[in-house]
Amino acid sequence: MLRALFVAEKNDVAKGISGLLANGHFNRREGRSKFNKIYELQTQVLGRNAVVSITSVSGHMMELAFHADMANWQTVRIASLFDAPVQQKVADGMKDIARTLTEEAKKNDVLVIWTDCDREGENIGAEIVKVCKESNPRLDVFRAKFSEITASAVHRAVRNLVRLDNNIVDAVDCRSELDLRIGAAFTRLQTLHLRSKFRDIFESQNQKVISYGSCQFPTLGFVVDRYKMIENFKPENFWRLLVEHVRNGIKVDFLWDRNRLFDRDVVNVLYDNCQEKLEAIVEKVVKKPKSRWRPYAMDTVALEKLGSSKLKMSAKEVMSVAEKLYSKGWISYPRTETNKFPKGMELAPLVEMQAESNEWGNFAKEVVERGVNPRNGNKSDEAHPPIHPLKFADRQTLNGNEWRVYELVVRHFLACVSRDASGEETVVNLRINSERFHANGLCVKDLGYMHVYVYEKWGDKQIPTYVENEILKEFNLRIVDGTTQPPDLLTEADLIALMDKFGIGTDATHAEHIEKIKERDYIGVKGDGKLLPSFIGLALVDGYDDMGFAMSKPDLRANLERGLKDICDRNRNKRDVLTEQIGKYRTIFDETESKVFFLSKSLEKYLDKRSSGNLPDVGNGGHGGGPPRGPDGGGGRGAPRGGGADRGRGRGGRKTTASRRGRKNDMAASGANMSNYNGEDEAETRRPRERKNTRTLAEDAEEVMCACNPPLQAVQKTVQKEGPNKGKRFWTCSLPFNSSEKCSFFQWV
DNA sequence: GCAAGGTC
Repeated sequence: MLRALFVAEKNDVAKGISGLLANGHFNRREGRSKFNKIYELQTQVLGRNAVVSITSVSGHMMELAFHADMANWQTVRIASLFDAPVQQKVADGMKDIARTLTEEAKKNDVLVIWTDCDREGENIGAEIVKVCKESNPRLDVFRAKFSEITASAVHRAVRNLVRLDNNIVDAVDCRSELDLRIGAAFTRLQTLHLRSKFRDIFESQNQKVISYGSCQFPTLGFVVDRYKMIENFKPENFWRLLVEHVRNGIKVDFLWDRNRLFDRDVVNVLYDNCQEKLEAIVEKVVKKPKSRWRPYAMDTVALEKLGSSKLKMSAKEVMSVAEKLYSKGWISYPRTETNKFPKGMELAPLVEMQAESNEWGNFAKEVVERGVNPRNGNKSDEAHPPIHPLKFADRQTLNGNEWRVYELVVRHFLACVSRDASGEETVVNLRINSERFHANGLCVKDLGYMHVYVYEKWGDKQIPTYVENEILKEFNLRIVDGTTQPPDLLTEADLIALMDKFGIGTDATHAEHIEKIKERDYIGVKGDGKLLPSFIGLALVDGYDDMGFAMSKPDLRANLERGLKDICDRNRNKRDVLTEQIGKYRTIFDETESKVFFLSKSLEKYLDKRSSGNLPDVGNGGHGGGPPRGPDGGGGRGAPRGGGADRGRGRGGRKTTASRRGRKNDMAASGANMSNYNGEDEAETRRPRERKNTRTLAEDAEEVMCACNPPLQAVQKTVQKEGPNKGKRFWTCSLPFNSSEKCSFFQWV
């Protein structure tokens, strides 16, 4: 009989595949590690009957390190960390696992790697091979490829064994070597330089290490960039037309289809146009179904974001509680990138299990009656299903944060498999002369998933009945003013979304990187959960920026990722990418070393600012300080600061196209690095992009004109109305435009 | 005393 050793990435998977391959009949015995058992069974391997031992590691078993002679920070030339030899060795806590492998390998002819089918999994597989081959060089090594732990997937995998992909292994080796060399070199340089210049500060802060990491810095960079965006925000005034109408005792605000304009004169002219004909025609009344979609099945990023925004826990806390719930069997594996349930998965029993709850039991019963209907996303890590409850619990069984996280997982799961919320929206379109307005009403018909998903709200918005073509005479038309507001500071949920989007870290490490830069005092958390950079964080980012190195931007990591992908795709080899990347960082390092005073100068600048009270104090417990404000003193945030009463017709100074354009260019230059990841890209930001505020009308027009078919024509008109502008000529559009083509084209001749 | 990646 063939003797085969199967090794999985974690005990959970070893146990899972054992059960599936043995139909539940397997022996279990202890290994050297308490957490990693050995399961034994008989099955077919490589077309032969085989006795199989199935065991596991716990993630990476080995770590990369410099030799001991590099340990002295004072005597070792830092730059030599770029070419000093490194060695891979079994990590301290993993010795017993390695020993199990050594012992088991001797007894077997074949080794099959069952680690997760992702990049790190392939590399962990190579570590397992190294340890096993050391004790049994004759081992024939195979790789099982599986997309989920189900009977069909596991049986298919065992019938179709392949070999390890050494390119993927190389890519991960390349990544870890670069992370170590770069991290160690820049950490020593920063730490030694800043500590020598500011001994008092770092001693008083008990701040021993000022670390650099390829994930730490971009994470810090996001926080700093948002902070600076707020600090440098130049509020701009805008104006809009508003029509108020009262019917059946309900006041309806008809909003302007143009939304808002940044030129008071234009608004005045358009206001005048409306005043010429003080009647409003109801052009269209449309009722249409509107729904709110239930959430996607929950992956790790969703859990972290929800835990942070709805439960007000840090991502790190959420994950550690979720891991506890997982290890006690309450919920499924919490580190998953999968947001869709596998096709064959039996969800109904999981829903039924919740029927005994006195909080959501009735909802669960209803779901079972109507049919389980999960809303699936399109991401899959091909190893773990979305996060879902495994056992029923109530407030007696769990408490504190464990209960809160469990409740979130259950409510999210039930919401996901139930039904969308549905309602009916009414849109009333109004026209006064050439200007168009609209008002919306909403009638919620069925709250659907929101019955159980208490984290979201959706409510009726009453609107009285309007009839198409009716004419309104009694209404109030006015000009409302407002000021653009800076965006908010990042929340932890925002930060995780950015990291996810730009590929900084993995779903399993986002929370750790954030925690690390908190621990290093690069950022702090305000009372309301918003993240603020500390003076050290600001100084580090600025210091490198001043030298001209984008160390805190996500691009560097993205560039490395491209190299790694090339290795996986066999377009380049490991040596090639390693040489290139080391060379690149070595150049930056040499220059940083010669200009390292930029760092201390930058820190000095922020120390001055802090002592003059111009900088919020964060870190080291002191999370004081309000949010930064724009120079003109941004008042309340959120909704635009709106003027209540009708405004006088005071003429704002006219801004020429040239001056607007100049300002825009300044903005583009200083904010170039932000353009990719701020503003409207994030669903929760309601504010306009910076660009919008500074666009010239001509630019708006250009865009609109090109987009319209037939293209709009610019025509000249003359201001007819009494006033300072009477007789002045302006350019406007020749054709009416509908609401989807928001033309703001207006320009003085 | 340095990183990031696994996982318990």
